[in-house]
Order: sequence, then C-alpha cells, then structure tokens
Amino acid sequence: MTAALSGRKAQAARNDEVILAAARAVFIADPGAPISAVAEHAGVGISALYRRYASKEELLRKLCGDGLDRYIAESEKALADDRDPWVAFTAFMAALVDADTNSLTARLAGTFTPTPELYEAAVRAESLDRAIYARTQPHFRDGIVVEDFAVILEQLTSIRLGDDHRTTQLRHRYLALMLEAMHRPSAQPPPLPGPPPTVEELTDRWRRAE
Amino acid sequence: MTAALSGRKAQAARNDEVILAAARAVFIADPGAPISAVAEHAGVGISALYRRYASKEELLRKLCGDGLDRYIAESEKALADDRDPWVAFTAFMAALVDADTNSLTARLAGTFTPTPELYEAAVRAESLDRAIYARTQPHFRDGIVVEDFAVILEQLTSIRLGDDHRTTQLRHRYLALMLEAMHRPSAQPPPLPGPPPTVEELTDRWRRAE
DNA sequence: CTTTAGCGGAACGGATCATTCCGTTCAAGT
DNA sequence: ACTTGAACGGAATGATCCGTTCCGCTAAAG
Repeated sequence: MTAALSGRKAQAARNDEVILAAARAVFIADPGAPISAVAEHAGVGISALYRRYASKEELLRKLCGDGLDRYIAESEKALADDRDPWVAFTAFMAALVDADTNSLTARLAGTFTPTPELYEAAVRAESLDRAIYARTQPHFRDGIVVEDFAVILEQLTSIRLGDDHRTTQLRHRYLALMLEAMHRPSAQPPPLPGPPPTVEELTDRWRRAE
Repeated sequence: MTAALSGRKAQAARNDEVILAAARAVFIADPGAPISAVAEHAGVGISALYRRYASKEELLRKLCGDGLDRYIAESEKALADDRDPWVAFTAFMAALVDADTNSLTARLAGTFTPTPELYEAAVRAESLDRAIYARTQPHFRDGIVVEDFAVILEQLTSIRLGDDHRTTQLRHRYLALMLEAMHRPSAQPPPLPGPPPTVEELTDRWRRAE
C-alpha cells in the first residue's frame, strides 16, 4: 500500500475518493461492469466497497446522483453566464460534453430503482433546462424544443472511439455540427474542431473485444 | 403448429425466414440477447435454431453479413441515382436509417470473430462510400470527410425511444439536422420532420427495465 | 499490549446461457 | 398399414459470471 500520509483514517478518506473515481470510470466505460472491476480499478479489495455502500445499487444511485448534481451545477453556471445567450448555450453544451455527465444519468438509469431525491433532482434539472431554452430560444432555428437537448446529448454520448481524450474530441466535433444546425442560419460556418475520424479508428471496432 | 400449407419441407423453409427475422429483431433490440429469446420470438424451439446454425456466433455472423449486404445494396442504389447528388445523398442516408443496417454491423461487431468474407464486404462498402462521398463532395460544408458518415450513422442508431416506429421517426429528425449542418449553407431550412421528443418519452427511461 | 476499524480476497449461492440430448410427430416411401 | 428419418420442442447439462458474505490479517489508537 502507498502508506506515506498519516493514519488509517486519512487512508480511508482517500479511498472514498479513489473508489468513487474508479466507479465513475468503470461504469462510464461499461454500465454493466461487475463490482469487482471497480475494486480492481481502484486498487482495493471488495470489502472496501461494501464497507461504504450496502449494495451495488446504492453505489449506482450515488454515481447517478452525483452526475445529476454536476449537470445541475453546469446548468446554473450557464444561466449565470451573461454573455450572448447563444455563446452561453454553446459553452453549456460543451461543458456537458466534457463532464460526460450523461453517461452517469441516462446511461445508468433503468439499472436501479430511483429514489425520490434522484427524482427531485431530475425535475430541477429539467426546469433549469427550460430556463436556458427560453433564453436561447430566439437564436434557435424553428422547430427546436427543449427535449432535443437530451436526445442530442445522448447521441453524442454514444460516440466512443479510441481513448477518452479522442472520444471527447470527436464528441465536440459533432456537437459543433449539431449546434450549427440548431442555430438560426448565419453567414460562414467556422471550421470543425479537431481532426475528423480516421479509417483505422473505425475499423478497429471489428477487432474482437477481449 | 400452423399446419395448413403442404409438407414438412415447406414448413421448414418458412421457418428459415421466420428465424432470421426474429433474430434480426431480437438482436437489434438487445445485442446481448440469449439464443432462447430468438427461438421464443420466432415461435419455435431451440433445436430449430441449432439445426440451421452450428452456434450462436454463426448466426451472428450471418446477420452481420446480411446487414452489410443490405448496406452495399443501398450504396449501389445511391450511386445509380442520377438526381442531384445532394438529393441522392440525403435519400441514401434516409434509406440507411430505415434499413437500420447499422445495428446489425457496427453494433454486433466485436461480439464474434469476423470471417474473410465479412471483411471483404466491409472493404467493398467502404469503397462505395468513397465514391458517394466524392460525388457529393462539392455540396458538403468544408471539413466533412467520408468517415463522418459512419460516426453520424452510429449516433443516429443510438437513439432508441418508444417503439420501433417512433425510434425511426426521431432518427430521421436528427438526420435532418445533421444533413443541414453538413450541407453547404443554403437559404431557409425546411421544417424538421416528425414531432419532437416529448417529456414522457424521455422520463420513461427512468422506469426500471423489467 | 489490547482492541478494533479497515481491509484483502477466497468462498458461497443464485442466475444466466450456450449447447446437447432425448423423446415426439408426421410426411414420404414401401 | 408400417417403417423411417427429417424437423422439432423443450428439459437437462455444464460452465461461467457476479453480487454478497465471511474469515482472518494488519496496524493505528488507546
């Protein structure tokens, strides 16, 4: 073990975070991953997990709640952003892509029974969305609705190619395209961010998962 | 059993198709579905499956191959389409969304070891893509590459909301948006096809899968 | 020198599947 | 009529996977 810093409690407190981070990473990569994979990734035993969470479901709920909180935080930040509404909106969407908060909510939803708190948070998130939508509305192309946000984010989340960094990069690429389509037509479109997907990236998928 | 038509062989021949259709439906809905689910959906016993395919993998390969063939057929049809290249391209993408061919190739890829034939088909599909791309190129916004096709299709495939019909409808909605973004800027965008996603559709996801 | 929180990891028990196997049915041939 | 065997239904098998529990061990705290 790493030892070094002070007592057992310090170590345990550190583990709290290590475990959560591992769980996030593992379940984002594979929502159906076993508990043991989380323990392994965190470099701890299974007991360390069960000491903190009574069951797998409880851990999933925790992760999902954190994801929702993050989403809400980004929404509030976006609402507080007093730049041009369209600029604020694009920043908002970009932040959501970076936070990858969608993988922890929509992706995990349905794999556990939601708690009332979770439900309330979802309601709150939705109302924030509506506020952002209302403010950005004049800049949207006709026909765009709030609900489009969620579906578009889900589409972007479905992109998974290469490592984490590359994945994020590609998501930004298609986010940019989507934003252009959502935007009330302007003059010249800006160049797409990041290099486009390459053939190898695409064909690598055919390699059997080991 | 249904009886009615002629002899055993006729019945068996009919089962060939019933089984393939069931397998397509089941694995599109859930790529990890058990073999027994296919049998059930087809209304036959498990033996009927194993009589035709030596293993689950063989069935998956067959499905994947059929999907690729379909993809190739659509590509050829698109290349033969002598309308305006951009019109032909949008029709091409729409046909791919309707065929849902992506669920049977990309989605199943990695769950079995590919055969040389499968690989050749993939190569052929890729070269057809290139031809379509080359022809449509002048109509694309700067920065669009062939490889974007695949990633965009995958994103659309990831949409799964409500029943099959609704899912297809929504995919067309976001395909339309994407096409607008890919298109060299024109005048007024047309209205988006089909009703936008609704709140219930989105929140229904939180219901636990049974 | 105890005590015990925190932990590692093997062991348990249930569930899920792909695959095999056995008995049945019925059309076709004799 | 009787035999045969292709086509099948579905239970049984055997392996794997996974959530959870349990049994020590370690070392900080008192």
